[in-house]
Formats: sequence, C-alpha cells, structure tokens
Amino acid sequence: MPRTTPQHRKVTLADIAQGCDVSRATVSLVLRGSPLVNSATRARVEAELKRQGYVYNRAAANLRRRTSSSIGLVVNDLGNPFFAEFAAGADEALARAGYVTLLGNTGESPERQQAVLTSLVEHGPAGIILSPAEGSDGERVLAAVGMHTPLLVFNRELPDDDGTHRWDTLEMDNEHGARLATEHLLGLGHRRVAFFGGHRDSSSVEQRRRGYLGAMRDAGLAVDPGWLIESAPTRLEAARQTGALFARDPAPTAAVCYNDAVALGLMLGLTRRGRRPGEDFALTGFDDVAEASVCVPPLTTVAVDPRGLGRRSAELILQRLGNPDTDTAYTIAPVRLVVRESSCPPASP
Amino acid sequence: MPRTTPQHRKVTLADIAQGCDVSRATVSLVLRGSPLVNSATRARVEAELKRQGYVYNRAAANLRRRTSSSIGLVVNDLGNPFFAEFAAGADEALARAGYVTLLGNTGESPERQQAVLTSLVEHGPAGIILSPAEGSDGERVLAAVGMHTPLLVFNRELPDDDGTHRWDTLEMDNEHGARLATEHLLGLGHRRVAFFGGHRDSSSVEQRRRGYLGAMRDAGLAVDPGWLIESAPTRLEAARQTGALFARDPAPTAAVCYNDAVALGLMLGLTRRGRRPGEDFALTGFDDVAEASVCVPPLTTVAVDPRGLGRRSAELILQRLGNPDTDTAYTIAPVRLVVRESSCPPASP
DNA sequence: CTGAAAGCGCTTACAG
DNA sequence: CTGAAAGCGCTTACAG
Repeated sequence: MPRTTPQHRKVTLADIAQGCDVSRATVSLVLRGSPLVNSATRARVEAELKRQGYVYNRAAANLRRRTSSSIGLVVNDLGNPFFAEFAAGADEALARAGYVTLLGNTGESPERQQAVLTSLVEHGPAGIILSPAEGSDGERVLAAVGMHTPLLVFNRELPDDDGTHRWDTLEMDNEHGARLATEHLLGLGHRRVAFFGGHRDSSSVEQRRRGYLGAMRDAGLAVDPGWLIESAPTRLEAARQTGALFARDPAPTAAVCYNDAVALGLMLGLTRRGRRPGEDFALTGFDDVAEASVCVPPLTTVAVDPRGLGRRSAELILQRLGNPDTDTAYTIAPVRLVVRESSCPPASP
Repeated sequence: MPRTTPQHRKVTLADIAQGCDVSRATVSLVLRGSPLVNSATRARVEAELKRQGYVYNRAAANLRRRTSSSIGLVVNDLGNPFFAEFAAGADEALARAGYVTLLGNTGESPERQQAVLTSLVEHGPAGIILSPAEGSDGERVLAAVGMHTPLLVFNRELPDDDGTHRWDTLEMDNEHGARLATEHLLGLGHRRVAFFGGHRDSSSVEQRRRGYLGAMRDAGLAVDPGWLIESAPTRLEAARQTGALFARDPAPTAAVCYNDAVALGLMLGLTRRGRRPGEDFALTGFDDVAEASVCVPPLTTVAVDPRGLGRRSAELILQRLGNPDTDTAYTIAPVRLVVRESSCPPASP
C-alpha cells in the first residue's frame, strides 16, 4: 500500500502569475472578483488556477488585510446534547457567513477555560462565543480574551465586577419558562406546587425560581418555604432529595423541577416511595432533553431549542463585528412549554 | 452602558522590541524560549511583554514557518450524541497537543461536505479528520482536500476507486461487536437468531452481518435466509418491519439488531404485536446511545466509546503528521458488550 | 548573545 | 486595465 507522496511546496499566487504571464497583483484581483480585470485576462488566470490546483491561503490574506475569518466557540461540555446542538447551530450559521469555527471545550473547568481562551486568541478569531464554565470569573476571562476580540457570553451570567457591560449576552428566558410550567400545573388544579432542585446561588436557578414564585403569587397562592427544595442539578441527587417533598403535611401535589435531569431523578425517587409520577404526583422539567419524550411517563418540560440558540449566538456575534462601538446587548431567547403525561391533574382525594 | 472602546492596533513584536530596546529577533527568541538569550535580556523582554499585554499572532508565525497549528474535524451531525462525543474526544486530544480544532458539520450532505472541506483547506489545517457523509465519494473528497493535507477517515468506508490507500482509516470493530452480541444470545440458549435492520449495501451493515454469520456458523447453526431482515436504520422503519421476523415458522426467538435505533423501533413493533421484548423475545442493539440504558426494558447493546474514538483519531492524525511518508494505516477500535434486560433467555415452550 | 535582512503568501494604494 | 513596491507580524539563517 504505497502512499502517494505529497508533492511539497503548495502552489501560490506567484506560480499562477508566472504560469500565465501576469503579475501577482492581477491574479489577486481575479481571486477577489475585482471588476477591473479584463475578461480575457481573467479567463486565462482562472484556467491556470484550475490547472495548477491552486488553493487560497486565507491566513496570509487575513494577515495582510488585518481581518479574520474565524470565530471561537467555547462550550462547557460537547458531550452534553444541549451544548452539542448549540454548537451545531452556531457552526451552521457561522459557516453560512463564511467563517470557520474554532472549537474549544472546557469540560466545566475554569482553568481549562483560561487555557482554551488563551490558545484561541492567539489564532486571532474575529470574535468569541463563550458558554462559561461554572465558577468562571469575568475579569479572568476578559484578561485572556483581551480588549480586541468581541465576546458573546451565552447561557450563564459571568460575574462582572466592573459593572460596565463589556460583552454581549444571550440567555434563555428562564423566568418565563418556569412561569409557564407553574401556570400549567395551576391550570390543572394543583394548589400546593413545589420548586424542586438546583442550587440557590446559580443564576439560572434564581431566575427559574423567580418565574415560579411570580406565577404562584399571581394565582394568590402562598408558598410554603419548605416547598423550595435544593439539590445538585443531577439525577442522583434529586432522587435522594425526594423525601424532602413530603416532610410537610399537607405535602405538595406537584413540582416544577429545575431541569430535566432533576425531574428524571425525582421520578425515580417517587417510584421508589410507591408514588406514581404522572398519576398521583405531577411534575415538569426544563430543557427537553431527548430522554424527556421517551421516559415513563413522558416528561412535560420547557423546550429551549438549543440549535436555534446556537444560530442566534452566531448572528449576534457577527452583528457585533459590524458595529463594534454600539452598546452591548442583553438578548433573551424565548422558550416554550411541551406538555406530556408527567403533568397530571391532582389525584382526587 | 458604555462599551469600552477597544484600543485599535494590537501590540506586535515591534512594539515590544522598541519598548525594551532590543531587536524584534531577540523578542522572537524569547517568545520561543530560545536558550541563546541572556537571562537579563530575557527578563526585560518578558516584563515588557506582560506590560503591554502582548498576544502572539500564531497565524503570522505559521505563515513564516510554513507550519500549521490547526486540525480540521468534519462530522456528519454534531446533533447526534455519538458524533458530539467523538468531537469532544478529538478536540480534547488535539488541544492537549497544542492544536486548535476547526469544526465542520456536513449534516450528512455530500454537497455541504465539499463546501466545508474546501473552506477548511483554505485555512490550512495540518490535517483533517473526516467522518464522511453518507454517499460521499473518495475522489471528490480528495479533490477538495488536496494532496497536501493528511486525511483520516473515520467511521465509514469512503469508496476508493483508485485502490491505493490515500488516507488513514479508523473504524470500530463492527464484526466483532455483532459477534459478541450473537454469542451472548446463543449462550442464553437461543437457536433461531435473526439479524435485523440496516441496508445490505452499507459497509457497517455488511461488517456486522459478517460477525453475526460467523458466530452462527461457529455454533453449528444454519441461518435461514429469511432471518436477514433489511430496513432503513431508523426507529420508525424498524418498527414497520417487525412483521418480517414472524413470517417463517418456527420464528426466531431473538434478534441481533443493526443499531440501537433499530432495536428501539423493534421493541415498539413487538409491543404492538403483543410481544414483550426482554420477556418473550430477546434483542440486542449497537452503539449504546443514552436511551439504551433507560428504555423499557433496558437494551443490551454493543458500546463503542465514541469519546475514546475521538481521542484515538486525534492521535492517529498527529502521528501521521510526524511520519508523512509511511504507509497509511487501517485502525480498528475495540467494542464491548453491555448486557441489560432486553436479552432474556428463550421463553420455555 | 544580539541585530540587520530577507521572506512566508497574500493585498492594496499608486503609477502608468 | 496592469504592474512594481511596500507591508501584514512573524522567524531564521547569517554576521558580528
């Protein structure tokens, strides 16, 4: 199995110029589609380009023109379907706009995030889309990104001690999503509704709780403090916390869960205690992960269209490139409720 | 909310050189860690680097040195968790080796694949990892990639009319995986085992069928041609084909499914016909998608460690960069069987 | 140990 | 309409 030995030396503008007896400048103009070039000359050049199998060296062009044709995309965890879909959407929109995506994966570690950002910036992206690792700090991020590269922060709030908004932001409408879920449960007739899971100090938990509390207040219902139950946002921890729901009497008949992972854990916990989720206890999730539609019972949840968010993030950063000096924007993406069997009416007493 | 206006003009080597009264050459040597530089000079330069907030322009360096610090990673569909995990693994290993990942997503379209490859190549990656879109053609791919950029083809065979192996290949051990699944079912006591799903002309179907047939042969069992059932590799089509399993009498008591999607569809089809998968019919999948562990019954399947494959692909392409002239390699990654409830013993008659 | 000079592959005023 | 020349930000022999 012989390997075709690559011919070294790639073909450059100079080779083409020489090959059809024009200057490099003329070849460059042809390449960039300038109307100045005589059509006969253009044809000759284009033929030679094809004949020699020329491939454009965009890095060299970018250096000379002081432009960039890449955007950095840094996510916490590509293995998480939410971020994978987000990346797919962003890449799609960036590619369509002629940019290539420089990928970075932080694995939720602020240290790796610093390393990734530092490395990315050296490659000179026109902008960076960042979904910050948990616990990252705005100052450190900005130190790595520098003042020259526009930054769009997605999904999580990045602590901004400085106070001036030095980056664009894209978040989903956590508050509204939780409100929708809560109103849905109330509409089914529930009166004692808990908010289950998540740590209070997370910005998204705080936003979702706010939506829940608002809906309860608007319905004229008092919230028992014991109905606000914390847990790590994982299936296992949520299952462990199930008991806390039934510490009070009367106990809640329904729960708005922080996210789908928590909701799936709660389902498990309920089942272990002999309760039947979707029959004698109602619950909702947040995210609409793939599993939500196939678990038993299927999970009512708030869908956030991660692919659409990815596209949106690309649009926002590209827009920023065109208007470097306008005020930074804080964009909130809509969410919608997907009703499935897990949100049942209250069991008749 | 005023936006901090970015100071234009980034700081360059020349700024640093001027700032501490040395030549650009010396600054460059410091940057690249040359031992030639006097330690006092080095310290001065490093201080100035920090003071001015210098960021290395890797593109310029790459141009001058005729090197590259990026690798293209082109996958069919980032939204598919398998490829997302693969990308995460590849990116992790590439980042560790000092490369940045140029992402490309083809959405399973050979046309987009050509566009993506053409664009990527202009950014001068040191190599490309490609999971080909279904129906892509080796000649076209190679025309876009060119002879200068090493190519690693992952997951699917790329038709190679030429016959000389012009790219490295990484595949998972489809044959062995299907053999493991088949042997497992035989070990449980099944004698009439079908191979269910997938199109015969797909290379991975062909490989998996070979493993199944080998295990049957080794067990001294004849395979009824009616046990080889084709279907599109989707859940819906698989569900529709369920009837074909029971066209013969006696019917199979178990099926090795082409992949998890097919297996999940078959479960659905069985249930619709009043059969209980995992109780009166045994089946296995392939891939170990997230759903496999949570469906009812949980699915026995062949796990392929996509993240590990991603890392491996990175290692292979980096290895190729170091040895451009050695023969191309055909690497087969191991798989393992994950036993769950869907593979039950045959129902006693 | 340090600097002057040439050059990576492009683009862009500026002449003509 | 086309070419000569300068330059993007680096690196690397080559002198000294």
